[in-house]
Amino acid sequence: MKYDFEKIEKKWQKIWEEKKYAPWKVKKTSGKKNTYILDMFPYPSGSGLHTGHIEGYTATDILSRYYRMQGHQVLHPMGWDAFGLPAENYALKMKKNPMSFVPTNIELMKKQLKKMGFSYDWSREISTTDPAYYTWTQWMFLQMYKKGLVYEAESPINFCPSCKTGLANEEVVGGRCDRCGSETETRMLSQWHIKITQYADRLLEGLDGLGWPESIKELQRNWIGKSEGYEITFKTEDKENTISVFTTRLDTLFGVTFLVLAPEHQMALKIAKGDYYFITENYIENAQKRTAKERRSSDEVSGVFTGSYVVHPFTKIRIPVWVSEYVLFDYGTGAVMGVPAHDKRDHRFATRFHLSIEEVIAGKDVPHENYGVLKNSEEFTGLTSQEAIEKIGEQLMSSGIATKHIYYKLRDWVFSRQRYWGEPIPLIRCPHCGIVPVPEKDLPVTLPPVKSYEPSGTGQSPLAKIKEWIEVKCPVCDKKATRETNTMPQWAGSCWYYLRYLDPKNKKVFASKESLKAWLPVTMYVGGAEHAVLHLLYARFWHMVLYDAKHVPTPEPFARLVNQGIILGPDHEKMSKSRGNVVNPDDITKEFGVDTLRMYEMFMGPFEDTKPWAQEGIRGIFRFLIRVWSIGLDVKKKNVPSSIKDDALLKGLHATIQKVGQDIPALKFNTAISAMMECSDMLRKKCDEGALSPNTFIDFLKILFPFAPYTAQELFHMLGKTTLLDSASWPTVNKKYLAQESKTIIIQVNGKKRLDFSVPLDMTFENIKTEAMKSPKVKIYLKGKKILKTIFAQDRIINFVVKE
RNA sequence: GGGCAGGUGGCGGAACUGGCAGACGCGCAGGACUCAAAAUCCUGUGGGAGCAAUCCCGUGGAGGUUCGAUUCCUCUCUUGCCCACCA
Repeated sequence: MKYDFEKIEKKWQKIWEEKKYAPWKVKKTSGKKNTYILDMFPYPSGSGLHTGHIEGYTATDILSRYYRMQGHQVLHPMGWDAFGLPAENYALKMKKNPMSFVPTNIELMKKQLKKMGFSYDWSREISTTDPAYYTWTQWMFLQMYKKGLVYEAESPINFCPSCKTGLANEEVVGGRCDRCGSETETRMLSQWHIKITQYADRLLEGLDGLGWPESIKELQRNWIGKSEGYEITFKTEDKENTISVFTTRLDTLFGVTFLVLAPEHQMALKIAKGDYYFITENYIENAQKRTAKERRSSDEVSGVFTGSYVVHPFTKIRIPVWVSEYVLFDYGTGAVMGVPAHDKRDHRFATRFHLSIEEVIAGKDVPHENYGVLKNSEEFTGLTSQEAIEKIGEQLMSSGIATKHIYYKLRDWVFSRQRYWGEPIPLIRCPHCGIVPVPEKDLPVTLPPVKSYEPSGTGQSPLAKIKEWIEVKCPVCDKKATRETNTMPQWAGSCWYYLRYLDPKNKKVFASKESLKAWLPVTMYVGGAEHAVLHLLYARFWHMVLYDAKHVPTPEPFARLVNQGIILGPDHEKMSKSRGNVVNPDDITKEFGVDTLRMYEMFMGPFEDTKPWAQEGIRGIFRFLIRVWSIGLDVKKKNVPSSIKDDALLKGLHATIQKVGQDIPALKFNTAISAMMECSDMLRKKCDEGALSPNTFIDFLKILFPFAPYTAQELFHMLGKTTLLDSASWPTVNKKYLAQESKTIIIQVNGKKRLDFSVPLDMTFENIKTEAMKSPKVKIYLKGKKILKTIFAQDRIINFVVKE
């Protein structure tokens, strides 16, 4: 009988469907250990699943099936991240309305997921666009609002001219929109912000205890960018104005030879004098015309002198004040002290404008940014940088010139989007009462259906045009008021979806206390690393807010995180349509079947590594499955009684069971598969010898099952079993079969292998040594030489160290 | 410029805690089956020397520690990813 994977797939899909996916459903009380295995949910794009989805989802499916067989109660849900720019941009491109388009895509992708045999508990499916879901997104927003974590501010924000909306800092990558790649602009817009910065320290500290990849933790640390330092106030010569600067290098204070203000700094024009006023004004105007990107990428050093001086707090020397683009307005105080001897940027600036350079840190050939011992620093000379920071800080603070300060790179989360496809922000603007939150009983504020939802580009949401939706009575004074028309960013819904899975139908709360207690934190979270400072940071923040309000029982949402490696095209380049190197999973399943695709993606290399697709490599997995299939047919035909025990067979099989059982939780799927391949070779031979009984073979099917559920289940069925393998338990490793009767010792001479030496288990070192020295092969190398030393590594190696 | 992760056959990769480098797979070569091809199955396959037993070389490069290094240390070259005038 042929290995007709297509027929097998259809057969079991139908059976699983008929059984309403019951084996994968979580029961309320089970007495079992709870394990929550979570995928990053996809946005339903219309082009369906790609190889990257399948890689991550296969891994979690293997884990889920494995833990179920180990007797755990496994929660493994799936849903749809359907709001936001990706879905809306795609809909715009297709000239369709997302409201009708998204459900179609969901159906398409759901079908694909089911075809891939992923064992999701479909009874818990959610979509962020479902009003029953986003009512809670809005509710959570209101909790933040009531806690004072939400504020409206007009500030210079990143704006994507193509997506026609404001963006958060996290959504701008290298000066470009994370979604469409257009260069972003800076615009003054009034936007809702969420005070994520208030949680900066906790977001930082919480990382230490998480079982996450170090690289992701490091990315978040860098993104939060905590800097501890001092704010120093400099007085102008005429004592009329003050300028504050932030520095982490107070030890270089005596090396200050100039001050620099960002062009946006209010003090710039205030202190500019005489002819310098016009030069300064002109410079500032020009700078403000340039985009952030232009400023950043500019190689030339620019700046102007304001004509004013400040006074050094210790030396009382006059320090010129300049204005330059290289100083960022929105970090620190928007002004810096220039220490050209010990800061590269200051050095460049000083060189360009011939400002003096004073070295104050001794030692080191390259003076830039090095800590060391102070010189030319009056009474602080001779102190180390660390000591000096402390001492200078103390003195300046006691005279009120400096204060300790901590700055973060992290900015508050710009939360307004001037787009249609998102959760409406549940606030009302009342001319009498100001901003009024929508009462919780009135939630959800549903997104109205519209004909045209194109973004306007005016800084107004498309919702602003829908009069009947905007006009509303003020919940406080009952007078005419209007709805907030901006929508939430795409990240809002994904900040808490893992909570809704726990209790997806609950109408009273977003999830019951019992369910939260039972399942949090998420045991294992698998997804791409590209969300390091977006979703993964926002979700942690959101969770912390809920934790503080006692809505969730744990301070962190995801105990363990794993990033799947990116799958490159066959040409070792990132898959992209323009390169034409995209591998379509549908083509693979058509030719080789679902199980082959699943296993091949797991076999390509370590799960977390970036790895290229090799079209030809698939054959190896396909051959393996065909071999297993043909062994299964023979096993059935021969029907060897279980009483026949073959020692070598059982040894090999149990070693494999052990290996696969260790590799799965360690996510070493590639080596697990290679172990099964070796085992199948042995099974083939033993089957031909008439030593392989159905029951023994079934143990092999059980360990194959998480990887290749269709093939394993079908063979299980063919061997007369009527149950689903889902309810089988993982085969127990019989230690008896793992025990060795003899051990192989490697005999080396001067570290080079000269002999494999098989000896009884209980043979002592001295005896092995004596016997080994008798061996002719070893004798050759010892002949006429003096044994200086004999190294014995327990059960492994004997090494004779000899000399002529 | 900064951070992180890598560099092992023709290719993807394996190697526990410092202990047989190259498991497993692809590809390739030879063979079986076939009128033939594909598919499948069997055998071989790091490089070099040799009929052979066997020997020498070999984990980006140069040093070092060690009886022994892909693994640890120093320097160096290089690739990928992320961040980037963050004071």
